[in-house]
Amino acid sequence: MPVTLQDVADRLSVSIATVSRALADVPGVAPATRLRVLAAAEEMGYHPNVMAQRLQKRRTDTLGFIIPTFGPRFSDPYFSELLAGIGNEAAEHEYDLLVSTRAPGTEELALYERVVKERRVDGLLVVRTRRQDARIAYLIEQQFPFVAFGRSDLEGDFPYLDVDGQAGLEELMAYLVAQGHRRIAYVSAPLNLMFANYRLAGYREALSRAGLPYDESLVVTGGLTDMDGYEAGREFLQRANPPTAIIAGNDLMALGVMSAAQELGLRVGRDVSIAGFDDISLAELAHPSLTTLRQPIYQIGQRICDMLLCLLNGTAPEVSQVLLKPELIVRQSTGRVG
Amino acid sequence: MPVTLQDVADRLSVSIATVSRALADVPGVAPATRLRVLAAAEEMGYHPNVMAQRLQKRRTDTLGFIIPTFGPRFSDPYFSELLAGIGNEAAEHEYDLLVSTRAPGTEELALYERVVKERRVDGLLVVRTRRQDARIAYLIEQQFPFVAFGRSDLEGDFPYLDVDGQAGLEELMAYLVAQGHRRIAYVSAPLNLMFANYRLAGYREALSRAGLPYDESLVVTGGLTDMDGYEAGREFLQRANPPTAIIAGNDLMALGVMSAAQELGLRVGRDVSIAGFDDISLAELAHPSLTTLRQPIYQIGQRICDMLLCLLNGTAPEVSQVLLKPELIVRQSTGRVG
DNA sequence: GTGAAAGCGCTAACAG
DNA sequence: CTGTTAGCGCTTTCAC
Repeated sequence: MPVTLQDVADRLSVSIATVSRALADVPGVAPATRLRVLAAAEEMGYHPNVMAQRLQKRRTDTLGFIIPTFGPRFSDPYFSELLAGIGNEAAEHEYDLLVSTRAPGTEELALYERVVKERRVDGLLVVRTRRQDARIAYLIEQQFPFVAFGRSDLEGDFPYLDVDGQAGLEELMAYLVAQGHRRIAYVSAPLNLMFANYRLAGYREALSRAGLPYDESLVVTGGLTDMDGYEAGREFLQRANPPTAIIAGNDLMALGVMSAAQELGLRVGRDVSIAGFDDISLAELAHPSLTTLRQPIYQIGQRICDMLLCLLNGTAPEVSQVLLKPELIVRQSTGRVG
Repeated sequence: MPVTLQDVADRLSVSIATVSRALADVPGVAPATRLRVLAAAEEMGYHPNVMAQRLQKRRTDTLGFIIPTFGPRFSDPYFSELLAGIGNEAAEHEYDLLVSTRAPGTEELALYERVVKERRVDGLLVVRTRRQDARIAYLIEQQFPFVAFGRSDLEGDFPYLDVDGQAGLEELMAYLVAQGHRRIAYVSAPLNLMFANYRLAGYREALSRAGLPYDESLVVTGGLTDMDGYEAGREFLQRANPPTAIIAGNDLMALGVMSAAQELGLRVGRDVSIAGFDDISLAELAHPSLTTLRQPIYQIGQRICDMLLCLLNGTAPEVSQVLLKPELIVRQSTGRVG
């Protein structure tokens, strides 16, 4: 049987309220009493019952993070880092983190509704935003506190942090064009994902800026995994007139493209240039190392968590819509057109 | 203001108890009444307050998963899959999942104590077990429900699921020896980790079984990351008399070793054989693809979660100590000694 | 079959 | 400064 406030109060022959006050460190308790309470609580091994606290405070002190599309064999190095950033920041502010992985095919909106309606968390973190994101629309409608990693096409305003994929792709393209590339292919992530649109827009914008035509056949919309990149890469590179450079919508796919290129006997960085987006840790150690656009993913996790915490505590909203610029990291997988 | 049981009861002019019963689907309510309650609850948008339920039931319906050593740039493809397995299984049984990432250097035992003492979760999942695992010792002492992924050197008995790393390494070694390898190096994970010991034991056992001497200089204890593997690989391969095969304690390190080998101009699979352990998704797509020992990590996540759930519900314990055999997956990174 | 009442353990008025 | 009293919203005896 756990020790309760009542137990401590009885032992000291004071009221339960006094014990509560002393422990909560609120004014209105004689210093001497406070000390006695603290000592007794310590000695008796008192620990608050958090569920009771939460019921009474009507707050859960818990943040929710729902990870989408997370089935068997879905292992994104990217998410663990994001999770670490979020988790560590939450812990620092004494918040619990409730993580839900949504099995593929499960009704995801229902999960959001449950979490919101049953008040399991005080606020939510939404990642991988979509064009018409039903989750975001729902949270806005419910006026439920949340912060998104990524923008959306919805009209309503909401707090988000995003990385400027369009600017990133423009910079990467400019670099490749400067290296002499003219036939640059692009392996896109699914276009219902918002970030995929911005990146593709950057690709197209850069083309027109360089006076190059937009060639539909050089753009393929894949999935998100290394396997998807592999397949797209194979297809591109076996053509009669293959592209001299291939950009993938994320590093995982870029690694897949690299794998395909190497399997076909091509020297990546010389025969064909390959670049990605994210800068996951394997990008640096791939062979050759991968040119990419870095998203400081751990810091992003920290940051969106922090934004949500501010929202919940009503602290200075400052800027509630942040746009970060990704950093171009040129490595060995790209070079002058051979 | 959320709708409460009281609100529904008032509307129907019945008692709050009746509403509670009807909603909980317990016997003792007239079918007609139940229907009326259900309809009213639905219409009024009633959702239970889970904190109140938890306080009263004295259960949290929450499982805890504390991820160790999780700082910036620590991205293990392995963990996201484990998390997915655990999370999906927990969700299936209506349990919430509380994830704590422990910032490096933070007192981890304190975290366990807090979670246990403040009853934030009903049970815990412990991963990456250590020789004298203080966490496990603590949980046993507190008689707190938990299941470990991995064994320990502690004397007490506790429920666990583990993959037989020793058997795995013996099989892998036998295969390499059969390919003609005699100088086989081993890059170990830190030896305070239990799994590292078993794997090393398998390596040594296989050597003696093959009549080969144990050469200390061929074993190096590294960390866990691809970078650690890279460094160890570089060191091994630049020697006057380098090993013809290198096994790494996990795939991430094996990929690092491969990177080092390729940087030195070696053809992996021909000039030098390299193998890992885990079979993360990148193992298959590495170039060349990586020979490894597969741990069905998603299923392991599901399974340990399930074991914990059984423990909590007092359901048939069946076997509470499970040992799985890893599967040897031979790919292109290993071959006959060149 | 239904209702009244007693908590679960805690916080926060409100008195004294 | 301290104690008394009301809940937070729910489940569960125990009567009727």
